[in-house]
Amino acid sequence: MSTIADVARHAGVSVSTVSYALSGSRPISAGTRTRVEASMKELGYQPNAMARSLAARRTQVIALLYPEVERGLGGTGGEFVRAAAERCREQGYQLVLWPFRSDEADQALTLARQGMADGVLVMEVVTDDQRVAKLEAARVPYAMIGRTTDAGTRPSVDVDFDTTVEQAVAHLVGLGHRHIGFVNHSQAMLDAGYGPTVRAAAAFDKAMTDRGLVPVSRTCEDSPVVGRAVTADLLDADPDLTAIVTMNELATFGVYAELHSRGLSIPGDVSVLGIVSSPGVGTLSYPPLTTMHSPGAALGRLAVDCLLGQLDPARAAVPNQLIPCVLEPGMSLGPARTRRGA
Amino acid sequence: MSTIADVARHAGVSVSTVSYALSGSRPISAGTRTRVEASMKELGYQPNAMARSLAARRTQVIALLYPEVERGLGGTGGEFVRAAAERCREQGYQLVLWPFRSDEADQALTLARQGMADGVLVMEVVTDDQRVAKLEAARVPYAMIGRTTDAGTRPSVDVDFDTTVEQAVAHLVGLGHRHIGFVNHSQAMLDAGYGPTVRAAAAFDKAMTDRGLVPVSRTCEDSPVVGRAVTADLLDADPDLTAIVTMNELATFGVYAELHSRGLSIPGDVSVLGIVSSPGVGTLSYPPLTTMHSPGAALGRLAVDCLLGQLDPARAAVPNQLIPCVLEPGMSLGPARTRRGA
DNA sequence: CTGTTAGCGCATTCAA
DNA sequence: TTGAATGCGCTAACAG
Repeated sequence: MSTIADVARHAGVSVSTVSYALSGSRPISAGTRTRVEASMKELGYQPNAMARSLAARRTQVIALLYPEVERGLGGTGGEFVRAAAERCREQGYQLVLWPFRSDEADQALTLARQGMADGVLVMEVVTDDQRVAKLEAARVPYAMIGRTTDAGTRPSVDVDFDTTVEQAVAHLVGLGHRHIGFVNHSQAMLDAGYGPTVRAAAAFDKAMTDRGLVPVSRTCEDSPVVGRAVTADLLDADPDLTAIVTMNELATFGVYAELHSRGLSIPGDVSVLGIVSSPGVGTLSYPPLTTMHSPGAALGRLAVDCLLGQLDPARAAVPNQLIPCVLEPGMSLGPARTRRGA
Repeated sequence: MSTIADVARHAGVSVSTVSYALSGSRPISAGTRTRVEASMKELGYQPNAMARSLAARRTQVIALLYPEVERGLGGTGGEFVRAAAERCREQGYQLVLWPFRSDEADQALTLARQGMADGVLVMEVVTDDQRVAKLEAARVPYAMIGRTTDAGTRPSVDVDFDTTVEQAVAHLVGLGHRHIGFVNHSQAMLDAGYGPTVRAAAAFDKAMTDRGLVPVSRTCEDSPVVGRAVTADLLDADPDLTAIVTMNELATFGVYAELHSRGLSIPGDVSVLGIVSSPGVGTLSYPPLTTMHSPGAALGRLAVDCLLGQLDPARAAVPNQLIPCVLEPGMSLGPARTRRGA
C-alpha cells in the first residue's frame, strides 16, 4: 500500500498538498491537482483510515446498535439501515452495524469510548433503555430510533404512532366501520415497555373512545398460530366486528386464516388493515393486505441527520421528529356490512 | 479521555511499561502491574483504537459483508452473526457488519483497502460472485459462507446441502414414503446460481433417483401465496404424493394452507419436512413443523476461524468445511399412507 | 497557492 | 524487569 508520502514524491509536491487535494479544504491550482490525482491513480493510493482518524480525531464512522440479530423473522429494519447508510455516505460518513443485544450495552460503550465511532444510533429503544442511559453518562453522541419515557428531551426520531393509529381508525370509520378490533404485539412486549406496543395500544383506545366507539384490543404473540386464536377471540368478544387493525405481521397471517376458515370474506365481511408494516408484506397475503407502511427510510435519514447535528456544531441541530406511516393500498379494505345475522 | 501517557505518569512508570502491561507481551513485575492497573482504573483509561491500529498495523476488526438488509422477512443470518461475533471476541477481534448490497462490492473493497478491517467475511455467496473475485484481486483476506464454482480452492464454510437433503430423503423413505415432492426457492435464484438453490435441487434429484424414486421438484417464490399454488401443482402432478420437503420458509405457510384446504391432514395424509430452516420457524405452524435446522452458529464460528487462520500465520490453517443441518423434531412427520382413492 | 513540521496515541525496537 | 526513542500515515496549524 502506498502512502501519502509516496504520492507526494511521485507528484513532486508536499504531503500537505496531497492531503489538501484529498480533503479540498484549501485551494489547489488546477495543474497541481491534476498531477496529484494522476499520481494517486497510478500508485493505486488509498488513504489509511486509521491514520486519518487518529490525526483528525474523528473516525467518520457512525455505529448502529443492531439488536435485530436477536429476532428471527420480521422486522422493518432493512429499509432503515439502507437509508441510514446512504445518508451517512452522502455526508462523508460510513455506517457500520454493531451486533450487540440490548443487554450487551457495555460492550458497545467500550467500543465507543475506544474511539471506534464518532456517534451511535440506537434502534428499538424501550421505555427505560439502559443503553441510552449509559451512552449519555459516557457522553457518547447518540440518537435514538424510538423514545424513552422522557419524551422529547433526548435526541430521537420515531414513528408517529398516535397519528398512524388515528388515521387508521379514521379511515375505517370513514368506510362505515364502528366495531373495530386491534391486534397488538405480545403482552410481554407491552410489559417490557416496548414503545410501539405501548403507544399504539393507547392510541387505539383514544381514537375509538374519542368517537364514542368501544375499543376491542388484544395483545398477541408474533406468530400465525396465536394470531388466529386471538382473531377468534376478537370475533367472539364482539360479534359485530367488521374491521381489524393489526400491528403484528406474523399474527396477520393467522387473522386471515381464521377469517377464511369461518367463511368470512375479506373485505366483504371483515376489513383488515396492517399498520407499521414492512415493505411488501401486503403482497404476501390474498387478498393483498392494505397496509400503513412504516416510514423506515425517512427515519433512517432523519436519525443520521439528528446525530450529525450533534457531531458537527456547524450543522443545524435537527429537532426530534415523529413520522406517521404511509397508506399503501391493497385489497383488504371495504365498506362496513352488518354482520350479525348475515 | 486520558491517554497512555497519563496512565504512565500517574503510575510512575514509562509509557512502554503501560503498553506491555496492556498487551501482556513482555513480563511485568507484580507490583508494577498492580500500580498500572490501579492507575488505569482510576483514570478510566480506554486505549484509543485508532492509535493502536495505526501503530500495530492491524485493526483487530473483522467485517461481515451483510447483504441481508436487502431482503425482507426470512433469513437464518441471526444465529450466524451472533456466533461469529462471539467467536471474534474470544479471539480478540471485533465483528462489525458492513451493510452493502452485493452490487456495492466496490465500496466494501475500498473500506478494506483503507484498512478499516483486517479481513472480510462474505455471506450469501453466489456461484459466480463478483465480491469474492474483487477481494481476491485486491489481496484482502476473506472467507466465504457459501461457495463459488471453484469449490474447495477458496477459503469457505458452507451448509452441507448434499448430506442434508440425502438425510431428509432417507428419513422420509425410512417412514415408508416413496412419492416425495420438493419445494425450492425461486427460479430466479436458481438461474442466478444461488448456491443453496442449485445444490439442493441437484441433491434432491440424486437422492431420489439413487433410490429408484421419481423426484417431483418445483421452484417457488418466497411467499405463502405462491407456496400454496406450487403445493397444488405438486399434488396434481403426483396424486400419490405423501411427503413434501421444503427449503422455502415463507412458502411453507402456503404448503400448510393448501393441504388444510384440501382436507389433507399433517402428518396423517402428507408429511412435511422443512430443511435449512431458521431457528424456531417450526413452532410458527400447526402442527409444529419438523425441520432440519441450518447450522448457523457452527458456521459462524468456523468462518471466523477460517479467516483468522489466514490473518495470523501462527494459527493453524482451517480447512474448508461443510456442515449438515440438524433434525429438530416437530409433529409434521409420520408414516406414509396410500393416498390414491383414500 | 504551497511547503514544513508538530503532533494524534500507541507498539515496538534498542538499550540498559 | 524497565525506559527512551522511533515511527505508523495522516491532519492541520504555521510560515511563506
